[in-house]
Amino acid sequence: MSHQYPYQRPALATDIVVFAVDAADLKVMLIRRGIAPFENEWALPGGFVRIDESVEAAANRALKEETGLRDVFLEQLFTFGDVDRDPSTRVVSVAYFALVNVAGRWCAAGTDAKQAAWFSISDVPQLAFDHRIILDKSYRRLQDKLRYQPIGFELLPEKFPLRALQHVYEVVLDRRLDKRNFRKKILSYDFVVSTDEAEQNVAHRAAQLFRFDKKKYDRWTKKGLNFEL
Amino acid sequence: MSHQYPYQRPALATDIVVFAVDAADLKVMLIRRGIAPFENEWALPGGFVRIDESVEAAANRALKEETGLRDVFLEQLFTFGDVDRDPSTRVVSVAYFALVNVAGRWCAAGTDAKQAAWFSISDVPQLAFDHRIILDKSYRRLQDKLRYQPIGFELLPEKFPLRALQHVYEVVLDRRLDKRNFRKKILSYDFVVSTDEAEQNVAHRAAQLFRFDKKKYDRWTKKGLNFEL
DNA sequence: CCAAAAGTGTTAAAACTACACCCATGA
DNA sequence: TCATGGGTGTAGTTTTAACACTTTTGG
Repeated sequence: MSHQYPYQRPALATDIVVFAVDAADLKVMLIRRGIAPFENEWALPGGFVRIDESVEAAANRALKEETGLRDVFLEQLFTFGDVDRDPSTRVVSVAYFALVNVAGRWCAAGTDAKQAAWFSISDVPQLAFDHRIILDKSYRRLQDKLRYQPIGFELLPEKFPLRALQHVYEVVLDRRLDKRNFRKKILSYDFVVSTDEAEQNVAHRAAQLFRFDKKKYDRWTKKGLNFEL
Repeated sequence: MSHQYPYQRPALATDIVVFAVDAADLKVMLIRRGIAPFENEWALPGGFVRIDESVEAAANRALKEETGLRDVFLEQLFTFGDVDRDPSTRVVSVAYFALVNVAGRWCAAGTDAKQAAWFSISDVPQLAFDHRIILDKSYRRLQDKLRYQPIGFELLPEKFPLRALQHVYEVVLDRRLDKRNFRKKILSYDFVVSTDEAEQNVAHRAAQLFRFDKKKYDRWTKKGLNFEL
């Protein structure tokens, strides 16, 4: 890496795959592009990286500007660096995926996005650029990661019944899980702690609410232990 | 992502962490920098991304120019995008890790590298930029990945005795493994196939040579099965 | 009292761990 | 014949997978 840089530089952007789970299934947020190229087509939220901000900061900023979301779980996915990704100019894009709990949040349209909306993962329209590839890779990563890292909690409110957590696993992994085995496994981890609260306003027996204790989890991983399933 | 791009662009580079295993332990390749900043200090091989090449192509080119290595296993690790990584200018770097089988290969110095050399992972000198952080992350990733993807083979010649594979696992994971359990596990995967060849010129009973069958592995993963340990 | 989901144990099969000896080969 | 690593099996333990009923609550 020289401090001289005689070559023309690629543009650098971010794209963010925002996931959420609702009562039905796994959702992704898309925006309808307000400008060319691909004007009026659906795309992932994202934007260019400025010279004075980190790439991650750029992703957070784009997310806020285009969807109104902030302070969400954001993790780097992959950098897409092919030459012809963008028909108008050379753009390298650092993709992130975000996990939000959809209950209580919503999204607003912003600067160069006319519209933002949630789509079922199984019902995504045609996307601009190589965003379909980014989405697919992101989804696979989410599935893999869910199985060995405690990230399912990021798709839920702070306090949740175990059923909701199981629902997250079921819709992300796209298969049914056994209730008893699931509870046994999750409760064997002492970083999933029960609160003394219960669900409210349900038309059946109210479930106990649980919470993910990040501090306990961190201590636990330091012992070399691994979260799984 | 707009086709207009009124902002100043960060420079885009790649850095590559090249791993190899020899009889003793896990090695990383470093180059001594020929130019400022950090002239004469040790650093990861790498270089800038040109406007007309993909990021991955840039990594391969840098690798060849600086170390003489080509056609090696190369996988994207992470993109380092902090503002102050490089004291002289804003540089975002896409890091890769490479796995090579050191037997039979060597490396040459190149354009802006005065010198390239292997270092034991436990004996790495001070590094330029944030390369120590890149190296650490890369090493952790290698350890994780080795446990659930068949990449150990990339550190060996095409045909190898099982002992050599076990050695790869032991030096990368930094712990001893039981020989019988290891063989049992590995041979339970039908994509590790025995050739009818044996070691030559050894001062003891010659071991049978095995080979990783990528096609069989691909078929096998399509059934949803997972390689582990 | 009905509907809906909460909560709870056991058993069989599979996977994992720990462990030690004889064999083949070349020097 | 000796030194070196190749190659092999078993038993105890742990983990996983499959499976169904009773309890609580609100409507």
